[in-house]
Amino acid sequence: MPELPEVEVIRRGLEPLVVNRTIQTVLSDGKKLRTPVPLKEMEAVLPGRRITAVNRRAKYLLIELDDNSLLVIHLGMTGRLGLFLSSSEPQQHDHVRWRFDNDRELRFNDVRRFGSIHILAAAAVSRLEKDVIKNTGPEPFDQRFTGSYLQQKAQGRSRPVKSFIMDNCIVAGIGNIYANESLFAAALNPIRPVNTIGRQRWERLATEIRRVLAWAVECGGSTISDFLNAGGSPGYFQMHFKVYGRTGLACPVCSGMIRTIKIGGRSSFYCDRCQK
DNA sequence: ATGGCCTCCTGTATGC
DNA sequence: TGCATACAGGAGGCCA
Repeated sequence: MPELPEVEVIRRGLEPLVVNRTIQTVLSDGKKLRTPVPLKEMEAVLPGRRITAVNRRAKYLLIELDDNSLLVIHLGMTGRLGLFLSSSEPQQHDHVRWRFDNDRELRFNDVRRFGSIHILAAAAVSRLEKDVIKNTGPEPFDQRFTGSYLQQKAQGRSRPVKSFIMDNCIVAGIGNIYANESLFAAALNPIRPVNTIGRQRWERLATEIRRVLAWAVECGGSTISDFLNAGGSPGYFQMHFKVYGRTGLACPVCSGMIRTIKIGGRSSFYCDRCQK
């Protein structure tokens, strides 16, 4: 589900709800996520700890505690986080709950269980980028993310530009929706081999990626079937999709027909008149 | 080393 | 109606 904009929207919503709350207990339904839930480790680290900040790196949420330990949450395809009264009935697929000192609890709900949860004790936080978020490229809003950076990373490679920008080693946080929308905005055909793209085009792509992502955050993310922010509200960026999911419909620029192909097993939508 | 394919899991839509 | 198949926001592992 969530790509960078959705994770950022959740981060912003969660922050005022959980900062300065103290975690009392951790509960799990015992189901494993993408990786086993580190319940024992969380029980050793979290009780009595106060949350000091909620940050984001790539599509990971970083919940920081007052002893510098770190709770890391990835939402996979269908993960959701929300704050509920502790006395309310957990819902189906509520896999992990963190109970706070104010009769509320944060719940991680994930139908497909492609999400993951990691805990780093204070002494192990330096291992975040090594053990949890491995090989991850710059954030799209980082100064290092430029056209010349992309061009340099593309040197000697022939893969399609769409799989290139969805590769988190190259740039963090871009998934299938925003890859499609950014490539449309930059007028680049998703199958175009990266070694055929010139400097100007890379600059334009970097600019459009930032513009599309920032706009999506402003819209509260994209809700296709089940994305909700931390307060339970949907996003509205899907109203602004120009190509994603619009197979057979008219291109909003030239009125040509939007086509679909599979690239790396993922549906890819584009206008072959506008995108070269 | 690079890039493509498969897999994890559940739910929903579509077609016969 | 029932059943089979395809597909869905991610990403790591495996193979050629």
